[in-house]
Amino acid sequence: MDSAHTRLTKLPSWLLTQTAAHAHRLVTTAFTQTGARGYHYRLLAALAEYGPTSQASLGRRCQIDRSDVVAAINQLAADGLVERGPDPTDRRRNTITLTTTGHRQLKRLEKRLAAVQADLLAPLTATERETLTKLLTKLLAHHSGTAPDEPTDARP
Amino acid sequence: MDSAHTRLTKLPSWLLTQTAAHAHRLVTTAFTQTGARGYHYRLLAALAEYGPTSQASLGRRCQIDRSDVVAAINQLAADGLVERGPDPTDRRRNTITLTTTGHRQLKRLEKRLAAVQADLLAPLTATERETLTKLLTKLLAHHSGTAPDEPTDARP
DNA sequence: CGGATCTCAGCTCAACTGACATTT
DNA sequence: CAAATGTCAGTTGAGCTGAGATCC
Repeated sequence: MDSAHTRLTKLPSWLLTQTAAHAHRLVTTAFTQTGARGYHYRLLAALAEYGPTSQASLGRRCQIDRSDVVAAINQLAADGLVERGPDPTDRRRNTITLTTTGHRQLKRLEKRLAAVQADLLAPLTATERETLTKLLTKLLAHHSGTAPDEPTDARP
Repeated sequence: MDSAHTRLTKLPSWLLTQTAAHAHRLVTTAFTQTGARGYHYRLLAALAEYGPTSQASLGRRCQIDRSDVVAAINQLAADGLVERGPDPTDRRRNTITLTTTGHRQLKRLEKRLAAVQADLLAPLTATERETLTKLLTKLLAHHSGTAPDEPTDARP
């Protein structure tokens, strides 16, 4: 009965959303054991990579809406993983800083994420994983190339 | 600043969910103009492909939870796109049938979907699209191979 | 003034959970 | 009895919208 799935299973959008749904399932189950969510990881990773940043800038880099950044940072701050401080150069902004416990938590999440990637890509060979990554990157670059990542934040 | 995205953009799970999010965006915007959603299309497509089916079976084939099938079929039936009838051979089941207007709606959605695929895969060559499809299919087959599509529905 | 930032309230969609009655 | 089916109620995560206040 494999020939049954003719319409749906040939649609790239279906394949993408279904595999993404599975990836999302794996990620969330791996994260909820640590009491975190996707947003949390993204923000922590961005903070570790770029250093203290404003919320709006974080939102742009992580593809998270400003309003959602507020809520996520609230939780992270409540858990002591980040700190919200004023930006001396611009009183509109908050400067979000990664704490040491936040950095530790990030390491934990990264470890779990690595396991998820291995699980997710299990059926693919090394070269297949590379081509998949390359193709997805190409797609993403094309479609997010329309909306640049950091338009107004390039150190004015 | 492209070298900035080192951590996130190399994670297959990130790439998958982000491209899927974009695909989902394209699909929903294309569908909402016709007053439909992803669930509706999936169900209509499955009905057109397999003929009259029970709700539980539809859910299994479309990867939609039984409870969500109820709500979606409610809407489709209210719009006259499908019909809910009793199954004479099993009084627990409803037999869902595609109406002619439902079939017409499906054709409309398929046309829009095709445009979305073209838009989504625009940056890829024909062979790249094939390999992407192949890789995603492989992934999906592996991970849904654990949970077969139609376990108890194979004409008992 | 326009534009950016932060915040709040509320919403959609997809997916999932738990419970229940009926029927096989 | 266990298992499947349909139904209902509720929750979650991710993403989005609109509004307001503050500040550059």
